[in-house]
Amino acid sequence: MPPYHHGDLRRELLEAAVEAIADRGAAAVTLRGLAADCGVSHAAPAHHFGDKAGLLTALATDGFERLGEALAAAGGDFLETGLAYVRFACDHPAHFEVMFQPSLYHADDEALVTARARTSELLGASSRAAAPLGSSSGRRREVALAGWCLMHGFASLVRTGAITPEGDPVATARRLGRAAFGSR
Amino acid sequence: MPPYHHGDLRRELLEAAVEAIADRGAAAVTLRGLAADCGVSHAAPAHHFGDKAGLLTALATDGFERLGEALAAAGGDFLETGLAYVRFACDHPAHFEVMFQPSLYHADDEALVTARARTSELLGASSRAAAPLGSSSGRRREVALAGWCLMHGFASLVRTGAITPEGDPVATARRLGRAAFGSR
DNA sequence: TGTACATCAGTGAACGCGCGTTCACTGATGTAC
DNA sequence: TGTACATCAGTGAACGCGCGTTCACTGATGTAC
Repeated sequence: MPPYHHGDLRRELLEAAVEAIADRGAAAVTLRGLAADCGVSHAAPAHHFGDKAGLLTALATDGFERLGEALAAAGGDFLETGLAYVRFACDHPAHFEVMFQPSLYHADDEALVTARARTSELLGASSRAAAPLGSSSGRRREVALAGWCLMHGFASLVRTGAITPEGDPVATARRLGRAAFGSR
Repeated sequence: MPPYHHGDLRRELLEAAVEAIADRGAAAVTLRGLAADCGVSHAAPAHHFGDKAGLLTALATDGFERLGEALAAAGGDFLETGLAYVRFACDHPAHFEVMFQPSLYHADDEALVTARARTSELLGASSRAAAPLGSSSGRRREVALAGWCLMHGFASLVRTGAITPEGDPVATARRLGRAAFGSR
């Protein structure tokens, strides 16, 4: 005899989605499946998110917000920012997977656009310390972009199983960062 | 009045799949849709590929084989190998997308495993020229892996629309490679 | 303290759809003699 | 040159399934008076 009102169904649906995606990929998400996971009628999710893309929009927005916090906590250091990116991807594989498949969600959602823009800024800002002194702004942008690509590529390849690092992935990422950028 | 026998339906189904994936993503592939694209009954694809995963296995294998050829043509040069990787991803986005989603296909297929192993070897081999003289083999592996991650990340971020390079993506990738690895 | 009412959250039945897969079949092709 | 036969490629009808979405509804909660 579960109570008619659920408590925090919205949050619990998102958590169920995260678990399903981490286990079986974003394609495995169905509103009916999530409803069943939460012990609720299959029409309940639509009440909170409108439609399936709405649910994934909420999930992606949540991901960009958390990623922004993680990057900000790195304090603008170039390598640490990249490692925070990798750590986020490893700790939140479901968010990471959805965030970079904009066809799954409402990519023009206001909150999402705001959160995504913040992560871009933080990634760009971290390169100030990394490019050689007196570098042009174009050069700085290239360093920032290269760092992002390196860490994003590493996280993606680990996530899809193309790479299986021994031990802590973040430690491997640190070595890769040094191998590419030296001591910057 | 199309002829009963089709000519090369297998090849044409794969081409239809490539087009559909490039346009609307791997999730948009359906055997019935591809059959319709080829003007053939909806049960025909199963005759050639057994099932949907079989079709995508063939597509991924084809991709790894072509990628292997492209990498080999770079002649073992570190930067050129990476750029060949990016060029392949840009020219064959559908193959690229499927290749790195092993949940879509039969990942233990023999021909696929062989073709995939070859690309790994070629990526690893290109780092011999890139690591400083007298580097340990571990160090060389790190350089190879970092190069792969950088180019894979760049290709992925371009593909998903997170990055929109001005002009030729390969030219941008070259600048990123230099920004990270210097003149290696 | 009690009552009326508005609002919100979740229900459950129904809809139509597109899908992968199966299967007995038929048309076309090639080969042996 | 003709005939029988095996093989292969594609057909079309049928199956069962799970899905997203809609909609009138009901149970629960909170607020105004």
